[in-house]
Amino acid sequence: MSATARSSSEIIEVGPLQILPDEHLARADGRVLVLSIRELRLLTELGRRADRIMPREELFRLVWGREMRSGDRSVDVYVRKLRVKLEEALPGWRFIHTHFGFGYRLAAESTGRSQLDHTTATTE
Amino acid sequence: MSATARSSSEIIEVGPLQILPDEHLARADGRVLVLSIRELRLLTELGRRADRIMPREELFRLVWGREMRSGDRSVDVYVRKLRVKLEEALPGWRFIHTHFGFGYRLAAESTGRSQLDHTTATTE
DNA sequence: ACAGCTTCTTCACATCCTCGTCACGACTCG
DNA sequence: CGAGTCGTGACGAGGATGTGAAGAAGCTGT
Repeated sequence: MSATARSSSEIIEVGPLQILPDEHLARADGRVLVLSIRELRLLTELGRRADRIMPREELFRLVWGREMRSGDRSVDVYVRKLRVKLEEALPGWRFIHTHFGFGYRLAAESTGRSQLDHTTATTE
Repeated sequence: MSATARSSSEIIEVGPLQILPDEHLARADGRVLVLSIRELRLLTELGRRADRIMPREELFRLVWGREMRSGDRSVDVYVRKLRVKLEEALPGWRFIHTHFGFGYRLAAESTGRSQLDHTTATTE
């Protein structure tokens, strides 16, 4: 279980979130999440390094494939888009955490309330 | 959850507290502590010299990178900020100890109560 | 090529966070 | 008790991030 699991279809799990880069999709408690390419790539790169703080510059390099121009807010904007979709799909969870001055970190964190019964919905 | 062991990074452990300077974060019983740059740097320098009394002037030099002007209270203020966050994350523990007229010392010390789920035996 | 739709990028503005500093009260030690 | 030291809350400036919107660019089917 680790990076470079090309052939055997990489599966990244972060709490109730499942990312399948090779399938071009992600799942929330089994339900398919509708993400655009950029969104999925960003989520994937964050997921591959779950629990670690990723600098914007590195995320940009990984997702966009080129150097980030200083002042570019693309990463922030896409983090926003992902947050909206994740919140919508899994209310009561927080995934993308901001680390001021550095970047973002992906980690499943239950807000504790309003999410007492999200056990179902596996398979659709 | 993939650990993504990116060892070779410095890891400082002080009781239930874990400081990872290169990851830009610290953990309390595994949970991520949200610290600002200055806070983490100060905690790191204290951690690197755990159990030793650190004069304010030296801490300031290490963290701020310049000489401390006499009367500057920055170190005290940041010690305070760290104490608040540490107490919040690990109630029942005390980490930063004041040495009147000298400076501060980092050391994990259980206060003895409200620490019922910690596989105690924490020497004392 | 065209219309209709989605995605990408960039802006502008709003909001939040950090930092350094101050003021005042509590504390310590001689 | 007195002087110096430390704890603590608050504040403003500057910078970083959140957020909504608009136009550009790309995609699909006809």
